[in-house]
Amino acid sequence: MVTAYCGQSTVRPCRSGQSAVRCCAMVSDMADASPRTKSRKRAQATPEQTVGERRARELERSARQALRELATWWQTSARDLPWRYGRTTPWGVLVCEVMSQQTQMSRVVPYWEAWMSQWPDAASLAAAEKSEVIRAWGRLGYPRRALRLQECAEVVARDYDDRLPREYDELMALPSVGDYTASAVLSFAYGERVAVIDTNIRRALSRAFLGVESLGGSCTPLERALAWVVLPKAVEQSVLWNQAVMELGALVCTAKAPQCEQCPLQPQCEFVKAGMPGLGEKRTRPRQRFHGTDRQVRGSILQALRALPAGGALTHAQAEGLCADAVQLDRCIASLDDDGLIEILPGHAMRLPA
DNA sequence: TTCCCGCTGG
DNA sequence: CCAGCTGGAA
Repeated sequence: MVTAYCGQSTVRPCRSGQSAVRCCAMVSDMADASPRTKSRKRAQATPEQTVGERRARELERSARQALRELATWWQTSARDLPWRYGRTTPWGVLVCEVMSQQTQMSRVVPYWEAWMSQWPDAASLAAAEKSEVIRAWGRLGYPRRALRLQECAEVVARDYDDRLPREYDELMALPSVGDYTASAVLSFAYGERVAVIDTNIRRALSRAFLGVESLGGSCTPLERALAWVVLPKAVEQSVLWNQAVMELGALVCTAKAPQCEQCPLQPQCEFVKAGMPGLGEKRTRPRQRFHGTDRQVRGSILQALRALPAGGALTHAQAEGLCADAVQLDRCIASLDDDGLIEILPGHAMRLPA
């Protein structure tokens, strides 16, 4: 059975023994020092400089108050998700974070449990049949994530002896791992003191401490600095903080209709004090419809393929029944092939890759 | 219908 | 920087 060696059970001090500012700066320096395919925002200034020294002290003080409220709220209101409370491995945390990218936790839970019992570690996933991996991804959405996760497993198994690395840069270099996922693994699996930044956290922190909506688009330097300034100095508190703020953003401090009556931070919330200016303000990303899009057509093709017995193929004629627009259908078949999600057989039939 | 909101590649 | 990628719940 899996032993509890992640999450708060392995909380330990920052290895560098540096202050918050230095930790943050170190991460940036290291990221800048090595050549990388994934770009990362360069932190020119310390978080304190970015928000201003005086402002930083004020924020730290209200963050300490917020931490007390959040800790209580976490105990009574947090969801009992199966990867929490040290019940899985670092690899299990990585898998759940990748599954959670753009996908609600509630939908992830059953897939994660089935996935982890089938492939409990990176090595077993690396050895799995591609078609099985795509099949197990089921209807989670964005199936390219399944292939990237398997590529990630191959790297971890081959280059890291089946042990997920603990360095930010090494994590960032893995397929399907970006800033959010790397930080989430460091905080939730390894108990490091790292500011985890996703849109839930950006929204909650921006509202509670700055009193403004976090507008869409990439994370601003101010938002990043804010996240580091309010992050509790003690490691184990920082892990709780990341989890609780994220949970708060998901359950209470939602985008359009925040449940302020249930919010532990309401008494001190700057956004509430300001009268919630521009609540639910425009996301920079324009809405992308789903119905009738290539994504929907790709989804139905894969759904049909998953329903087939192992090794089964879908004829082009059968695929035509899934999409009235022949041009769109062929475009989607080609893109699925490009992505490595299907194989084209002689005669234009298709199947899940071997 | 509206909302969800990270990684990748260009 | 920005467009593209799913599918289900509210």
